[in-house]
Amino acid sequence: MSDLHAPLLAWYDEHARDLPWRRPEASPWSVMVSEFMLQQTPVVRVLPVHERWLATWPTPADLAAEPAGEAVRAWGRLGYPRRALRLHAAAGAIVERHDGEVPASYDDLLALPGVGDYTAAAIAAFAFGQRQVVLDTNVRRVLGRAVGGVEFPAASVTRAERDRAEAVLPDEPLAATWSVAVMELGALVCTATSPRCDACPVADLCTWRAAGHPAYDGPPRKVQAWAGTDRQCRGRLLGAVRDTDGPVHVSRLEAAWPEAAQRERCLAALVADGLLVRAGESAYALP
DNA sequence: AATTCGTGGTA
DNA sequence: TTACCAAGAAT
Repeated sequence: MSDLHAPLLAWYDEHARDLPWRRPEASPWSVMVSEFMLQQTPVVRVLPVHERWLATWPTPADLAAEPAGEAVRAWGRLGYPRRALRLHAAAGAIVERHDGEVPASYDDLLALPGVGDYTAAAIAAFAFGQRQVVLDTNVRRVLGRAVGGVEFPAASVTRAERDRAEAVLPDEPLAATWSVAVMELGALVCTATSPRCDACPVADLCTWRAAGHPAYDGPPRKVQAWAGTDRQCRGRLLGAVRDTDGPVHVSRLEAAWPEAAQRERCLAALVADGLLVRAGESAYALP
């Protein structure tokens, strides 16, 4: 499958988006911040927040010196605000354990809060040029189609999938560029709902296309409910605090989510998560 | 292994 | 309008 390499790398060279964390001058910290923000959040929404974040906190030590609540506030509406908390905690761990420098080793990265297999591999590859198996949703879909011949990969990463990704990964120094190129192809061409095979540099080699684009036939993929869920409730409550300076009286939170039992349950959960703190008898604030 | 955790854009 | 999806991690 090394036939995939040349056309894909050539395509990436011509079509890659100019993203701040991909520029030569981008620091490992910039890459790390981008990877946290891009966990389940599209690039276009990350761009302005990432820019402001790096301008405010150019190094891990700058962020670690702040209260966690400042990170939650700056996170804005990117979603999943516990990522802001974890990024803040990771910055603290980097100061504590790595002298303020983002570590380059996969194992050291994996040990940081909020860093799982994907993010550890991505930082090691994109910030430090290492050969790592980077398996995100894009890579999984592209390789699942091009090599595996299926429209969508399994719910969780399989051993066969990891072996396949390892098998097609070129040696250094091309490996990291290859990985970001596969991701970019998944993001721009080999998309989930409307792949543009006519624009794909490896269409001729694609197993799924050769088989006539067979439809997904695995177990039904979960659709997240939203209306009325705790996630919606938590979002409303945290949003009310995040968009206000200083403590917020419970009357404001009652207006944000009238249903009492769910509101109190979610407030307690937000406090337990460290996203909110009680401020006196009848108010809440960012930590 | 299956759930939980935000938000907003698109078809 | 509803359904689906977007560079996942933690439990």
